[in-house]
Amino acid sequence: MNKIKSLKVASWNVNSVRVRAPLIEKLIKEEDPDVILLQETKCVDADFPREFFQDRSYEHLYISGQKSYNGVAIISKIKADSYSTDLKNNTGSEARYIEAEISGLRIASAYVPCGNKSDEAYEYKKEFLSNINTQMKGSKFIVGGDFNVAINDLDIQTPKKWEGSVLCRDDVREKMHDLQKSNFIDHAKTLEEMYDPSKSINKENSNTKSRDSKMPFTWWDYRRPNEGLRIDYIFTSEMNNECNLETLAEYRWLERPSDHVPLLLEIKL
DNA sequence: ATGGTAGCCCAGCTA
Repeated sequence: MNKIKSLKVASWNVNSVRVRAPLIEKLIKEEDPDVILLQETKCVDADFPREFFQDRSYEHLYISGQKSYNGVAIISKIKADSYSTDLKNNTGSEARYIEAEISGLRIASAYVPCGNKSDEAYEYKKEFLSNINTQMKGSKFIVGGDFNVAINDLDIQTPKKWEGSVLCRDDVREKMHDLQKSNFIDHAKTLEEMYDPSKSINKENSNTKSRDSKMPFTWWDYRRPNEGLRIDYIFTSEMNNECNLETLAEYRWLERPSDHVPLLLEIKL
């Protein structure tokens, strides 16, 4: 078993893995991640484009799909020792969570419910966020995904227009703060540094930075193209390794884009 | 104030 020095992990809500194949191809060619965490694959496991990934040296696929909605996957060059779709109280009818143990780390792909359908859906969202927090404790853990929460008003291009939205209410923000407080490396906090020059994002000693600090948003409603939000994140726990997190904003401008752009974490092991 | 798009697959739901 050869020891890996660093790991590149991409996380992307692709809004259909089959439609997004050409853009995933570009991500693989240009960034060559070791592990790709996908959300909203939107197909049953039998329809998952396994050959596409296996032909591009991603031999190990851990997928949890369903018809039409949701669907998460972990695409890896490295074989996992185990994998699981278990997350406490995740009722199973919705394919929103998968984790795998890879090179001694637990790595998860999460698609947190949006929670705008009903009060029950919103409660489920809060519970889901708490459950991720619980799941990460005590293990070296990397979780990437669509959290459907803009943690700070700075994460919203037009904050006034989103006031009261399920994406930025105080109680779900609290859940994200709980995540951030639970001994996690807080990749998210660098956004404040980006907006506040006095916090100097560009200093050499910053362990996180963005390739495109002017557009840190990760999602746009297809109908509201000038209202970006940052609702996708990668968090780690129980590890203080040197790392670099990027938002690949250029994927927004390609042919047939997802409504989300990819995140890329490079972490020294 | 409303509706605007995209993906699932062909009606209407989800985001």
